[in-house]
Amino acid sequence: MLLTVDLQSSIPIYQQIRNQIVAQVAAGLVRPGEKLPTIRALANQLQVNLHTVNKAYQQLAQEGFIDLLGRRGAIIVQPSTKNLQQTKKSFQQAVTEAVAQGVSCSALQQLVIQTYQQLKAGKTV
Amino acid sequence: MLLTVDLQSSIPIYQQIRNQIVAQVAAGLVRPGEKLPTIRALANQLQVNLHTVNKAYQQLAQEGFIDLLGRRGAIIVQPSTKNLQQTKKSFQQAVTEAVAQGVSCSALQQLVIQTYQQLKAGKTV
Amino acid sequence: MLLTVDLQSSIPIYQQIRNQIVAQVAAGLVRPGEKLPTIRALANQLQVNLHTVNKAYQQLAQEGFIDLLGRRGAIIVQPSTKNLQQTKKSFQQAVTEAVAQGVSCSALQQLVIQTYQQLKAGKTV
Amino acid sequence: MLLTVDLQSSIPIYQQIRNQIVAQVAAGLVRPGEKLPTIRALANQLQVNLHTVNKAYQQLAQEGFIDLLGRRGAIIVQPSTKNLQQTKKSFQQAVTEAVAQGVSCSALQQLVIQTYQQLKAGKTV
DNA sequence: GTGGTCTAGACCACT
DNA sequence: GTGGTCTAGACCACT
Repeated sequence: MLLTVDLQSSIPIYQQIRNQIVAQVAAGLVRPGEKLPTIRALANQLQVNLHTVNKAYQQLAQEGFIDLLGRRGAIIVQPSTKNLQQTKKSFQQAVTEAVAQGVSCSALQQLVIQTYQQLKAGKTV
Repeated sequence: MLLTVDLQSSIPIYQQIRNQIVAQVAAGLVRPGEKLPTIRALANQLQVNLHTVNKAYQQLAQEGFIDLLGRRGAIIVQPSTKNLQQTKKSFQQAVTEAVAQGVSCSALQQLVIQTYQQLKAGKTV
Repeated sequence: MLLTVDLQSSIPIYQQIRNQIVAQVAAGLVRPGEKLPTIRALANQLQVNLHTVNKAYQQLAQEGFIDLLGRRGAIIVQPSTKNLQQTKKSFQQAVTEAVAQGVSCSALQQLVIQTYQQLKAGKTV
Repeated sequence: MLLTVDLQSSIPIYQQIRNQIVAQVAAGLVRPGEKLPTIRALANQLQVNLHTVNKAYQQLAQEGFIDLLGRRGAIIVQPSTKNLQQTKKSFQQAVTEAVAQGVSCSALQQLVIQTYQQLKAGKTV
């Protein structure tokens, strides 16, 4: 798993890690059933604190993206119907926010396509 | 301004108020430059506490949606480029989350169109 | 008086106007006793709403930078001891904020000099 | 953490608390990664309402000074580049305000040094 | 015990 | 009458 963290960003590091793992799933680079690196391994690889990675994993688990297996690591889970509906609601909310800022329908469509293609090309956004 | 709050929802009331005002802007029911109801008026209308409405207004102001004019009320502001870029980033993040949950590109496109039309028809989502 | 407004900025326009007038005073381009353009003239020049300029002038007056002469315009006032002390407090607070963010003493010194020289060269910052 | 509030001051109590915590960070009395007292503990210590302290913490979090960990308290965060640039802009604005009030460049320099030393000596300003 | 949320009631300065 | 601020007291979910 290839992740990078930007220590200069205003986005908290644990959030960056969480977002990039989600992006990797979106890109299909990791699939349901596959294992994530152990907290210790990822912390070591990224040169960040154990707690930082732990916080990212805890959030992903709470969101239903992964299952924590205790000492044996964590695995990506199959998306559940319940999570999917929650995700759709969030997506609709994001559409609403954008429209409120004056973004047009076609601009959103383009943004969807562009983002989708970048993800599938392995570029996390 | 026609808002409703669901006291049973797990979404905090102040957040519901905030979301619905954004949706009203997205629907074009209120436009930049127009005044929002006073905190007390809206609190009275929705039968919630003044502080709950105040919290929603404070958040909207901090997000750049409205301009608090002190005792003279609050007005919807013109979207700024900076906010717009932030909004696009958030939207791309929402696309990523959805794709990670297995939603297809065409499903997202449909969801964009459907949500957009509902908004323009005055249905807050 | 040469002012410019950035409609794309996330800083409210009235705030930009207010800041630039302060910067003009700092640069010595306008001096105590001198008249500011009328609200109507400035609004026309900048192609913004009367109320926007009015808000900037109201704030400047309330801060003690200018005296509103009603229909006869506004003039820059001599700095008062009371305002000066308030300004020093604000400046010390700004130093504190910067130091809290890890900015060194010498970096602040340099920033003072650099900003001062830019102002005196007529470059508003 | 040693804070004091002045109930007679025109500065809101929550703002005083916020400012003093920033000053403590500036003085190096609390460092990134360290925990802040719980809201209830600080409210009790200062003999103010829990909501007043909460408002200060919320503002600090929004400004990027602290990270709210939910029920596990709040910790001081590492300054980010983005926040730093914002802070520098604010500092330059403070220089401009002072120069507009007639403060000389050397007076500002002195004020920087003096404030810096007071902070490092543990005197919040 | 904790933070998050909500209500109820109060006082102030400003218009 | 208004927003800003503050207090007091309450319930909830989470640990």
